[in-house]
Amino acid sequence: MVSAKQRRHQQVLEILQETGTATVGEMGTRLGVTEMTIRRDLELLEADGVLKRFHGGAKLDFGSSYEPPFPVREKTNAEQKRLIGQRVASLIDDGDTIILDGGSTGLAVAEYLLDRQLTICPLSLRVAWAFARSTSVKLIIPGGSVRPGELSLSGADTIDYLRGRHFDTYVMTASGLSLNEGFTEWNPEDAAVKKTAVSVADKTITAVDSSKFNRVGFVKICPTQVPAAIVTDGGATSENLEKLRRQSQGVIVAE
Amino acid sequence: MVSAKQRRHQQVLEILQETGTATVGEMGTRLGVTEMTIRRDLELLEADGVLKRFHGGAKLDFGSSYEPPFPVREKTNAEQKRLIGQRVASLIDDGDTIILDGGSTGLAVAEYLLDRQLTICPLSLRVAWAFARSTSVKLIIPGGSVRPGELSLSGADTIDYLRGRHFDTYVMTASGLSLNEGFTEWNPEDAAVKKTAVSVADKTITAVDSSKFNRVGFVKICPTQVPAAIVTDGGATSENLEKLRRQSQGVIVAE
DNA sequence: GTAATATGAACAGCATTAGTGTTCGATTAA
DNA sequence: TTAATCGAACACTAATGCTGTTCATATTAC
Repeated sequence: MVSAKQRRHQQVLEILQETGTATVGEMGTRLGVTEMTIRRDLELLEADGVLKRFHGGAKLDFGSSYEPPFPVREKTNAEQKRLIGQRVASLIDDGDTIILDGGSTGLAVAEYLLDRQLTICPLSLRVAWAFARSTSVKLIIPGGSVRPGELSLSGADTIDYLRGRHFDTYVMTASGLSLNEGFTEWNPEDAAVKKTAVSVADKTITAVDSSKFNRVGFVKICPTQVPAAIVTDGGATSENLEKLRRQSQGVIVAE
Repeated sequence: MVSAKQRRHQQVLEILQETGTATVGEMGTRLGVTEMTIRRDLELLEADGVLKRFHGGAKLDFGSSYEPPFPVREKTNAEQKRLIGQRVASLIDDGDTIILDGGSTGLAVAEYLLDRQLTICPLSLRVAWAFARSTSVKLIIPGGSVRPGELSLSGADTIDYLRGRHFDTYVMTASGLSLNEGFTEWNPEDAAVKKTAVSVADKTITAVDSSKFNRVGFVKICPTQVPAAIVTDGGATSENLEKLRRQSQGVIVAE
């Protein structure tokens, strides 16, 4: 069950996503609570690193990156990501050795792999932690630096680690999916790791929710033809899906 | 503040540590609560993997290892470990590069390093996760397998990772500290990593609460002379402390 | 510098949750 | 079978969490 507070927090983020900024009074009126309540919400959300307050209101905090911070992404399209995670998990065979990407979508996949018999190499500390309580998954961690906020593992150590091994499947996520540019990522370090992961895995399965469609990040990871399967949700236009099908090995809509 | 429930859980564990097993009625009487309350406690503690219930009572669950599982150790000597953690943190200079051991004592040290300006290489996923929310610590993870339950990082990958680097300080913990055998560890894999860590750090600081005194694990890590400092709590006998002082570089009693 | 506005600490009231005890039918061990 | 133990369900109480109000302080706009 979600508390009224959690729901309100999400609504605050939605309001901020409309226009980028909003005043305390405006949010209070729209959500039917006093300004003091909004201030307390903003205080918590700011501590989460999700937004920045200013005198009179708040604005979303993209920081130095080009996409919203993890807590925002996790709250966005949560249900679609859950469905995608479930579907991706169904494509994985017991006993396999898996590289699993970070990000909110990767975490959604992880939830459905907890009780499976697998060897998993997560590319994010957050995903690694999700498997900590699993007794059936054998967890191996690649060395590397942990990127603040995102908690992804990257750098030369991570790449070296992957290069020295071979995996059955790489479950990839991405910042953007465009018909022309393929899969792209904002963070260059993460992109370098992803490229390596593609090259050391037998097959790549890509999990992207529909909000990623027609978005292009800073660094290319791979073209749409590379993944053995692209799993997405029903939010994409049928035109986009049709075109994507023609230039990829297979598109699966999770629902 | 500790809730009455937490305190009672600890007392339940203490009772079990006396004799190994106890009946529900016995525990209820000694702690001044009804049997139903004890049953509910046991249910939770069993879910934590701390004990095993049987009809009429419960017994401590050491599983296949030679020391109690993490949740038990974390609840044992908690206050002493906190003090030790604080004291160890005071020995570390800003800007340093640190290897930080896992275990409940390592976690206690971590709590006091969260806001420091450091580069930290944790040897356990649990400790790594503790630093995830820190903005001031630069976190680097050694590759390796995660040992279930303990969540320590070990194996050839971890050792290779450490060998390729150099650190200012290694904050070491251990299963046992004996005057004759030095520092010892039950788990051979962890011990191998610890030995490597000692060799790649300028200096080693050892954090062991007094319950470790005169206990000998399966594998030797290093003699008492090696660490630049041994930090412990006031629970050790003055005789032990005196002897230890004579055969080590320095003993610090945290209080 | 002043007025208007925004902020947050402190308190109070309310709602919700957590913790414990009691009862009683179901389950287990001897 | 019998006696003991177990746990689901309910009730009561304490504790905690959440929201609104007030008011002194801080900030911004003029």
